[in-house]
Amino acid sequence: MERYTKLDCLIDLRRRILSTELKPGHDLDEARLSDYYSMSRTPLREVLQRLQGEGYVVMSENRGAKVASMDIEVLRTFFQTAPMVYANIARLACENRTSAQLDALKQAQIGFAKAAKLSDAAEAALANHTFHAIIGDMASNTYLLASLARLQIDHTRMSQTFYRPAALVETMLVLKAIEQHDAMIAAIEAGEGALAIDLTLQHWDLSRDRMERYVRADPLPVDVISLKDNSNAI
Amino acid sequence: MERYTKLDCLIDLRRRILSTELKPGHDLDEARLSDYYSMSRTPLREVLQRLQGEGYVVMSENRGAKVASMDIEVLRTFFQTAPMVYANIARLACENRTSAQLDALKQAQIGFAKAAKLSDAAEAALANHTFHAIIGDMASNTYLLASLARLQIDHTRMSQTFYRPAALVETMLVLKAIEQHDAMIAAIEAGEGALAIDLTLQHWDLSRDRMERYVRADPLPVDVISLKDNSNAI
DNA sequence: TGCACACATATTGTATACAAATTTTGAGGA
DNA sequence: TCCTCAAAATTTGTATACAATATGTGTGCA
Repeated sequence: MERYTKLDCLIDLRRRILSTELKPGHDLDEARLSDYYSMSRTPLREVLQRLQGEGYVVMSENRGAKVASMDIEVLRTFFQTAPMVYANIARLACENRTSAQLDALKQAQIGFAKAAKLSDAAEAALANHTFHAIIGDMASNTYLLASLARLQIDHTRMSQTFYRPAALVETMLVLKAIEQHDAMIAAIEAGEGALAIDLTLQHWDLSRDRMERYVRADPLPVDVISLKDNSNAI
Repeated sequence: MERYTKLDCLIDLRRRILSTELKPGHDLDEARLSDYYSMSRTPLREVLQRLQGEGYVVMSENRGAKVASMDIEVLRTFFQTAPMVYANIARLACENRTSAQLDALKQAQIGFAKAAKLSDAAEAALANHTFHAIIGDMASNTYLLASLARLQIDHTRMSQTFYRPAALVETMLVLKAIEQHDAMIAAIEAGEGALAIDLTLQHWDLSRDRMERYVRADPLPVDVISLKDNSNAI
């Protein structure tokens, strides 16, 4: 079996949480995880402490760690806060981006487009996460970055939860997202702050619509399931 | 010697960093600290990991932990970001505050006023920190709270650095700050968001002026140190 | 004197053993 | 059947020993 370093473990746990392979609220058993990553509990616990600091997990005294939950109350504040933070980050990114970061952003976009075309939902979500994290780095504002990082954790997990590969609209929306990413790259490269904000808010609206569309599913036709069919009920 | 629990240790280290007893960039030796808090290195390291997550310290591989620095680049983004975050937090606090939190806020204000009157700069700064942290809790927005917490760490440390007990203006400004706190409590209790934002921004301006006044000290009179006095020079 | 290199020292990282707390299990009684 | 309570099993928390890495020091050589 491959031997993980502590950093590998940290990165892999982040990935597993973001991809909802480890679901919100899931209990993280130290012994099991340290066995899985073939390291002792001491360094593993330190990784968990760090993930707690980053907002991926929550820990409680003598009760161990759980994957951070996504309850309704938190989701409300998510929709309240995300546009403001994303927009401000985008503006700052225009001012402070380096050419190395721009290259990284273009690479991330290529990865996102590739995963999207293969309909690899998990990979696409992670690539999208990376894309927006790079814009966060460009802003070089540690304070806002702390908010952004937490927003992104929940955003990425939500987009996974709300993904319906069968739906045709889904494909259209992803193509639209790719276009928006390209436009954002151009705006950031040109340093056009106002435009970047505008594109970011449009991008946010697309994402929000997709999530809303999922939650507000078309109601089932009421008359199909008639009371007569209850004959087999207990 | 008193025996600290892990939580005591966490809280005490936060306090020592905020009060700049542990200065920015100061090296945190594990052995020394674990000896100081009379616990083994294992739990102490976990405390440090957590403090890193909260933004109090930075850690690097095989090099241990240091108190988070406050370089010029970060300070720039501090002044850029603080008013926006503080204002939004204040508005949300008006919407979501509970009566228990209001009580806690009033208690914190009493503590702040008391410390200020005794000219206990460190205690006043910590009480002020608590006051604004409670407003942060009231907002009940985990995302913005992450930004606020980091802003506060640097804000509290700066206000300590920029404190001149001898200056008469300093006393006036502190009295003004106490008044503003009282007004903010009233606005939050009444749920008047617009007013709370306004007061918060005024409060911020006061704090910023105090810091600016320190940095832009009155220049020394140029003609006192004349070239003639250099006769003793090497 | 200045530099390179090896050795000694100090500090951080990890594994393991054990202590403390929590959760589960099951027997006994109402 | 349901509840209570105690013992067992599981899981988390801490101390210590040792390994790995980084830092400091001194010697030899040019």
